[in-house]
Amino acid sequence: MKNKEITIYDIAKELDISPATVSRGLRDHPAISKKTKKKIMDIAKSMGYRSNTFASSLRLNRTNTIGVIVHRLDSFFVSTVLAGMEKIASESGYNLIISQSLESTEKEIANANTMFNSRVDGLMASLAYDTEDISHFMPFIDKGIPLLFFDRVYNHKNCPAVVIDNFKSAYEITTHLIEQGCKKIVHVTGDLKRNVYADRYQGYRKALADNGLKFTDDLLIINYLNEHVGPNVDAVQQILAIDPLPDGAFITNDAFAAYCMRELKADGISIPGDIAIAGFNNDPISGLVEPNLTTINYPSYEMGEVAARTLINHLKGASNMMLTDSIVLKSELIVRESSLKKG
Amino acid sequence: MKNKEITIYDIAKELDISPATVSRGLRDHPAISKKTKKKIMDIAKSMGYRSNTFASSLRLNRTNTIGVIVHRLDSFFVSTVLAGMEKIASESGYNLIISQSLESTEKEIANANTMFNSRVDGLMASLAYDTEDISHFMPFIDKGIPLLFFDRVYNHKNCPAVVIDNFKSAYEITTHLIEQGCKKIVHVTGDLKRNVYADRYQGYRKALADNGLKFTDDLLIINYLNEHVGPNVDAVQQILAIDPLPDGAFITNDAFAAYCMRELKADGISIPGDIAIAGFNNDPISGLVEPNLTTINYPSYEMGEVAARTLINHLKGASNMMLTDSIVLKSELIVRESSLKKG
DNA sequence: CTGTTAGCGCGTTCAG
DNA sequence: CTGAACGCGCTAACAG
Repeated sequence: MKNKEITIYDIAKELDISPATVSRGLRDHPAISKKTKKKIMDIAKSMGYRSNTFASSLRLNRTNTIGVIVHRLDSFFVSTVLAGMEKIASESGYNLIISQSLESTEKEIANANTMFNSRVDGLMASLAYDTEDISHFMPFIDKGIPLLFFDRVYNHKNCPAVVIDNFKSAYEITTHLIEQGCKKIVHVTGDLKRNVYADRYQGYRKALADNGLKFTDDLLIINYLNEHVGPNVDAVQQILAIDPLPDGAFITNDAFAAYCMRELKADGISIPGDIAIAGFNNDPISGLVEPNLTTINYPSYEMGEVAARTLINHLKGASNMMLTDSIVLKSELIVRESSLKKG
Repeated sequence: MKNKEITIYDIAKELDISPATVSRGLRDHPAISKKTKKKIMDIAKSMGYRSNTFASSLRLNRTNTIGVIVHRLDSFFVSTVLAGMEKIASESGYNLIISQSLESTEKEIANANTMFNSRVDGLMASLAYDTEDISHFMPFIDKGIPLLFFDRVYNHKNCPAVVIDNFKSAYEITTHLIEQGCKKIVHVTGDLKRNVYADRYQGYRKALADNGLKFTDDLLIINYLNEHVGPNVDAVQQILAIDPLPDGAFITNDAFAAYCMRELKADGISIPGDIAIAGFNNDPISGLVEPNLTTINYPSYEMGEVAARTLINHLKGASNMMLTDSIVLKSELIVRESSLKKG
């Protein structure tokens, strides 16, 4: 029933050649004649041989596996990034081990340890909501295992980062709201410990300043940006509590912006008439809610591809070629009805 | 820089005991004294020891890794299932290797082969759009590697399946539309080769029949249910071509239903006045579009948990305990405005 | 172009 | 309770 596994020894015996030759033949080593290779391949297939990954890993000290740690799997943004990563990885013969931190630093630590013990060849990570200390990633850096951050990154001299220009995008979208006539714009965003939120906040502030708009503390609302995650205070209530009511809102996540918009509308507030709304990400939901959401197109699939490609190039190249600069992908403003106060 | 890896030999030497004892101590073997165990654990930690997974795998012929093949990562349903799986797997000390078929049978075959060669301990799969032949999964069955299908399943005597009652759910939601006064209901769904779509279609047909409504071929629209996948004919145009126009639509995917609804509305059709719409899955989008979508709550996270738990129980238990029955999770109708023709 | 040899790190006999 | 010895399957020297 459970047939014994075929090994290169079995093939060698069958063909009356040495296991080493079989090994080389299977891996398409140049120093093996076409004929022998063909023979080996054929018999391997007919005997149902499959290479033994761990034996190979043990020997080579390499797993052909890349770890990915994300904050959560069930987010449009994340799953799109993963789709891009998976594509590149599988094209290059790498497996992806994926785990989620569920926005908990504690779980992120556990995940990093698991990845480390699984001896992944490289790791790509996007940080949890409020991770501050990244010492759980140090074993990778210390051992020279390539570590790359994407989206929610941490600046470390040994780690490349793949990002977008969050500052610029936020500046643009806020400026757009101002151009539409908004004088008082509330900003709903995530923990400012994360670069993405910090940078967007700065961009927002700069746009206000450049246009002579005053910022007050009640205009900054920090939230998990997900109705179902973490100890959320209701952002919508916070918005409604602002007096006088803002006439614009920049909410750094489309899904959450859509949620807020629904609640505001339910409260009799007209969008964009009373409050113009802008989101972030270009989640499909932004084109389905009414009014359609003005947002920033975040090239998530491309980010996955670029991150994976960068890491894999590094894995295949010389180990001192590690590119440690940030790679900044292009994001752009998409204007839709939710922010159009004028025609 | 790249410190040499610590092995059990190093620990053994340090403590002047045998590697075998270290091995046992590390694995909490009963035949090792408390004291020695403690000593081993302590020194292992202080030396920065990490167990070598492949050496262990090679020896034990086991990887502690579970493969997952899904149709695509960037779907709310799939990512939620994965979130559930990841939770259970990581709790039980298993890693997840995840790959996507992108609805292509060809890629599904490649993925299955990769999983097989990676020697996953078990595999969970949801089939691609139109996979018919599952011979690429046979190596798993032949070798006795547990294989479990979920959602889009294939009935095979050796494979448990985790599903919902698609027939019943479709029957219920169609009946609901009929109760709202619909006399002509169009059904937009996926390839009928997949159980989920076939069963829903049957449920829909049965509901029509039980209520004396006539079915005609133009009421069945087969689609990839995703604007961006595959060679889609525009489902909305197909709906609009039906003469006279239907007064109800059962679209087996919320995201796609939302898309259709937007297009229909853009065409001046009132929802639910002209056409009542029902979706499927209880995707968050169903509660954000207007009108909110009537749908079926699909316990996706739970499905992930149950699937993973079932597989892992099997992996840990006796190999002949393989449960081969289907596990049917509870799904239920959620009525919202998009289908409410009456008050 | 091919064969010989050795060892990657671990767990598991079988002896004590 | 502990140790000695072997081998899981593969690949990289080194030899021819």
